[in-house]
Amino acid sequence: MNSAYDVYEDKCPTRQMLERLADKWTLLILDRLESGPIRFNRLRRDIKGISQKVLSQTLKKLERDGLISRRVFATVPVTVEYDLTPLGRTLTETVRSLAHWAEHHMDAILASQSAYDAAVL
Amino acid sequence: MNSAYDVYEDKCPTRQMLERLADKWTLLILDRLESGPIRFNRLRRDIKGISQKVLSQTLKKLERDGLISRRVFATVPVTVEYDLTPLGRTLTETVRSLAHWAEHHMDAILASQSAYDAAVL
DNA sequence: CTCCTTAGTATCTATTGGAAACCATGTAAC
DNA sequence: GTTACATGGTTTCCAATAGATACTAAGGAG
Repeated sequence: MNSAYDVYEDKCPTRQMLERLADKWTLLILDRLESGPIRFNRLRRDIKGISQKVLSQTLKKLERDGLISRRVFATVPVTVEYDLTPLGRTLTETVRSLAHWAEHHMDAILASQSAYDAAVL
Repeated sequence: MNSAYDVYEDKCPTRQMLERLADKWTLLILDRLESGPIRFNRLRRDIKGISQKVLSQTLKKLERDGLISRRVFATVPVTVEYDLTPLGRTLTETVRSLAHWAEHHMDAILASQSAYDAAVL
């Protein structure tokens, strides 16, 4: 294994990559892509609250990093399909558990927040 | 399981929580805490590039969410120790794999980026 | 002719992230 | 005694980013 890479180092390229992954939209997109190829607007509707600009930017970066693929179909109107690459698939388990961890522990988190806020008063 | 929570929903509290987790500093902090309690400045030195302000803010939020604990020792100068809570420990496996995924796939990512950039020209 | 769809881009503003300076306290060195 | 450094922060400021909104082009439906 290449020990030249270390996420704790400031200028290591892995830092940039971690920054890309450590993004709520990136995680939701990768999680949503797990079940197969999806079109742009379908993604936009499924991931409630994401803007077109941010979705477009995020997809472009993920494509550049080789995590997702982009296929254009000459339909009318044009259709664009996004899918996970094999490299992207190596992340699905991790992404899934991170993206859904909150759903399973939200009650405990909310309780902790209430207790913390009460103590601060 | 509480099906009222859904990270794909815009106003679901899990979204806020995902946003907290999906942060490079949060991930690095949680990963660093895995091996036991650590003081503030030790964290700051280990996680290269983090500012005091951001470290302080992030730790405070994680404490409020119940993922880490904060203990103050009346030494001179004062010592503050941060540690994972049992709730925080439920995340360690996931955090570790996400934080270190880049280290194991960086070569493939860099190759993909080069190919992408060459194609755009 | 108008509205809807597709997948984006362009523009503008509000929020945030990060760099640096500052704070109080006490100990050790000069 | 006073300068320097350690602790764990907070405050201030500016640049970069995130998000909301409007716009593009090309065609189908009503």
